[in-house]
Amino acid sequence: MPSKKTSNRREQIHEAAQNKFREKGYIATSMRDLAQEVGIEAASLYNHIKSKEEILQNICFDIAKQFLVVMQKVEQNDLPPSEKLQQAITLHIQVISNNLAAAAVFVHEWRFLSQPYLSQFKNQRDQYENSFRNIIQQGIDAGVFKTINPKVYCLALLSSLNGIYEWYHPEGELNPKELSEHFCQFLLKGIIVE
Amino acid sequence: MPSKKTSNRREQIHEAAQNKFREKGYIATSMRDLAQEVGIEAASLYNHIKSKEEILQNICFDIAKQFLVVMQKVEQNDLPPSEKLQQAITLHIQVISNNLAAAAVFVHEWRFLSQPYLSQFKNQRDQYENSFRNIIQQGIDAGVFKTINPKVYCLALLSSLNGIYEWYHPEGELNPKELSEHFCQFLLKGIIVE
DNA sequence: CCTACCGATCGGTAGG
DNA sequence: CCTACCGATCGGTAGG
Repeated sequence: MPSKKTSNRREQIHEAAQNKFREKGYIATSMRDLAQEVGIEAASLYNHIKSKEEILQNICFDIAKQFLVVMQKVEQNDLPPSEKLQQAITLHIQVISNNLAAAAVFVHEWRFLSQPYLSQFKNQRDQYENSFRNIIQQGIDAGVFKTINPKVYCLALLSSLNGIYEWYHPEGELNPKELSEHFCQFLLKGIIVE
Repeated sequence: MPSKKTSNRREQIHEAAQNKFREKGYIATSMRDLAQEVGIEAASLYNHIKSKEEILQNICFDIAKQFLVVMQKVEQNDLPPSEKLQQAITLHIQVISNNLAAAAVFVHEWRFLSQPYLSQFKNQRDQYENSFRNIIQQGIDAGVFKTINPKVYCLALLSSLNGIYEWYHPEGELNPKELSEHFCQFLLKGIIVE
């Protein structure tokens, strides 16, 4: 399989990029950094990728896609709003836990995308955010959530979820499922009408 | 007052830096960017500052200081834990609201500090975080907070508070005080024992 | 996949 | 505060 080795190199480069972009940031990471990590010369990277930004695009849109896919599942299930929200929180944490480095890049480095990718990315992010907000609004309308400000709640919730990559170590004492339960306890129980 | 003009230039440079570092990030902002913003040549910046990093240091440690000062006030007041926490949240939001650009730099760009400033910064951050965690622990011990995981709660709370600079516009419909009340509603009421 | 190399840009200095 | 300039490093290309 002659394409297999090239394919592995591409993956190697992307994995190195995820880690380095997370550590040092996209701009501060040089192609020479990535080359060294992979064990080839910087010029040779260009046999596997088109440009530095292409790597960033792949990382950001891969994670964005994962979030949108799990949200679609949540929306399709015909559950009450509180369980929908719980599921959305749990799956969001799952995506982050499965892709800690990439999630860090997704949260931190997307702003270095050039157009039209930048706008595309923002659209996908807004779409995801809106899905969250709709669940909140449904809960408020149905009288099962307190009459909170859905926009502020949503942004606070997503900030706290997206901050997870900064301190969470899945190999530590809490697995992703347990972490989700903590977050639901803080952020969900408090808004449910008794 | 001959030093006044120099002093103003320094402030101008710092203000330009706060905005540019927030917009483009510390690494991607060049000294030529800052010079253009201030209306002088890049080389002339060095009559007012020692280095690019010195500017970053000033911004990061200024905000860190503000957080530590307000936390000291909270700790000195002899209030029950729930009111202490409410006050800490409110004052944290106040500091961010009063320094939106600098707060963004504080949250995002501190990692580009070199040693020994990096360690110093982390220490101050940990100290502040510990103060928050102590308030939570006091509340749990006193039986007024539910038996949550204080570490996870604290990190979730701080992430959501520090995320505020990303979307909050103080000139919008919510003033900082109202914003604080929303955050207390989501993040404080849910953990108080009824 | 490498060597050799490009133009552009960086933070910062010398000297006035 | 400016002009002139430095060495270092950047993303990327040519050619094999």
